Amino acid sequence: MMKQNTPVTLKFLAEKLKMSVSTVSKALNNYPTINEYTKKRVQEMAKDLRFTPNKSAINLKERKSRIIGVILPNLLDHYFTRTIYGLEQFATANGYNIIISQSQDDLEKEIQSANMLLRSRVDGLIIAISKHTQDYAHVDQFENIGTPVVYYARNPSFNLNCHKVLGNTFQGCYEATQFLIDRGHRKIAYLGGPKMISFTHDRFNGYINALRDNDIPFSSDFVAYTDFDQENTISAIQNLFADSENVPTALVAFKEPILFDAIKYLRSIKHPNFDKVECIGFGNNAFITYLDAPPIASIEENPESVGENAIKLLLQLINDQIEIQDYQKVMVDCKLVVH
Amino acid sequence: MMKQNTPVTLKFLAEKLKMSVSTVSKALNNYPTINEYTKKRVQEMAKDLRFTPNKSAINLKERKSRIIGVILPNLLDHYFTRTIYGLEQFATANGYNIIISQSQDDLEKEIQSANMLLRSRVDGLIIAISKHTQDYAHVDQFENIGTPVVYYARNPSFNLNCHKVLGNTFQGCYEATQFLIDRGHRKIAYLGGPKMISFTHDRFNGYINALRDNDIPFSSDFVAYTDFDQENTISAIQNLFADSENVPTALVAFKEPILFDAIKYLRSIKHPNFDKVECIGFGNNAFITYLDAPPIASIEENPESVGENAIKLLLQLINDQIEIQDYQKVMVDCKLVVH
DNA sequence: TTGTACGCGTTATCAT
DNA sequence: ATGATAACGCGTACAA
Repeated sequence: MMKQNTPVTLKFLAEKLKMSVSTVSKALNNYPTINEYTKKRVQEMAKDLRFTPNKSAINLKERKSRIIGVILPNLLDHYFTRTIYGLEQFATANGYNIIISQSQDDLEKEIQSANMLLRSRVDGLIIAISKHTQDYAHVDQFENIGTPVVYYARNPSFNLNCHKVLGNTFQGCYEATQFLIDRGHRKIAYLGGPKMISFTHDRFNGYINALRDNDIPFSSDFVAYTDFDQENTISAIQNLFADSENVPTALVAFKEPILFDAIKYLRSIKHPNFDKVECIGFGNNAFITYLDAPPIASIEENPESVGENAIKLLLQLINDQIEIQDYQKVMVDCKLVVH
Repeated sequence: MMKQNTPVTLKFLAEKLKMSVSTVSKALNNYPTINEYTKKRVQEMAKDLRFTPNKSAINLKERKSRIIGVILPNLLDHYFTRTIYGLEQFATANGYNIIISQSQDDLEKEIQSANMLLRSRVDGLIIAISKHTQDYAHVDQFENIGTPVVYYARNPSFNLNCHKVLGNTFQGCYEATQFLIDRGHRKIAYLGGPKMISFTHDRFNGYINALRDNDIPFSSDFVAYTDFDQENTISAIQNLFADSENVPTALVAFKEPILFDAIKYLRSIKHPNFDKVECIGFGNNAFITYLDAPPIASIEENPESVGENAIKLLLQLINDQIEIQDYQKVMVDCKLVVH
């Protein structure tokens, strides 16, 4: 194939057909005022020459882009890619494209991404903020020019006036704890994640509320925190199981990879009652079926649904079905999956 | 914040400053002919009013979009998301955005995605074709208007005249087989994937070439095929291990989830020499460390590198550093990771 | 039924 | 040193 030198535009078609540009435009858009025969001629020529309307031109004219910007920490975390899975399909089904930009949990990159998307005049922004985002000026820019923003997946602190779609991590942890209580456990440990992540505390609240609602005394000996580093997880677990007089019989963990590290460690040291310790973590990794000592259940966070709810809300805002000032908070429930 | 009624454009700035639009434009773009003082005034006003150039207008003028289109089967497959991880970063670093569109391995959706991206006048297309793509007309459209296309991750059959970036799955399988041979195995089984996927055969070729180069006789009893369905994997494994006189001592599998199913099954039936069977699969899943009976090694496919090579090649084509007709084939080597 | 004219926001060329 | 004008491709109000 040869590289086509003259792009096929309305003007080009008009010259070929010896008509005016506007007639061609109207014919292609099926204006009722255009003669049927003319329409046919135009449409055939357009098809033959493979005319494709230029979106940049239409965007400029209509002052919108039919593009949704998505900023998220990264695409290696399966949680985020699962949100995008649902989100992209819903967007496409509604005639929108999505531009994805990774912040790598770096505030500078997040700001740059936001600026690029602002130039692109995206019709809306969906953002999972970086760990270090405290100031929201780069996001507020969008709302300042009337572009709606939905925060999702990660909860922005100190920023109440915004639309949010979040996993109901409180409810998930509550149900997991309740499940363990129902199975007879009273010594249930909670292994939290990084303290700077709000989910760590939301989950703790779910845990502690379930205990309280069942009149089970809370002991701080049964609470420890870690990050995603294996060594820290191990020392956290060591603390939780330190007192041989008072050993937990069940464990709720912040995230499955952390839980797997914990389980692996407990097995490796041949913890005496290990086979009786029942564990639950957030994630529901498909891989669990291959484990010899699997958790008894998983907390499925439904990330696809989080993504879908985010774009649904955003499209409602774009279409003025919801007042932009009428700030929404959507919580997507978790589901306990017993293995 | 109030929704801004008048968008901040060059014209708007010009009126505020009582200058012409072209002066404002030049001032913002640091034209040498503009008075320093004027520049300062304009730039300050632009900053105050948060002027952001409209990309649609620039696109229209410059006849390019600085957007790369990416079409892939889906974002749940970790292989593809890992390609995007590398690709997006490289694109962003070079001033390009990416629009991702999932085909769900559905040809119709792939065509629709292609058409949308064509309207968007993406500067280039990177595509991992669907399983059912035999006809390439929807992709050829891009090259017809001079937009370069790079096929990646999946090999398009019957389409030699194209740019490709693929994992060197032959080499990966050859090395895995060689590794097992070096460990003394002579009865090595190959568990292939769906026969309609070309990688299944490329990997088989790697396997059989390694055997041949080591003068190990090939036996068709040691070759079986499956898809991603667990039951089919089990019956394939049953076939491979059917003859108790002639049981494989090692196994190379098409993909790790398949391999895990195979291992799980062999353990469940208490295959007599199971602990001596050494297995290798494609993937290098991070969770392998939690398995009790892990594969002895994994074939790491380096998907990030596949994505990065795809966009590198595409940018070279966009920048005319490579002739569009000078079709490239880039193979990204696999790496054997011993556990 | 068709054509003319204008504007979307920006940049580049040519005048002043 | 600054301004007027045209052009990118498209849609539409208005004129013919």
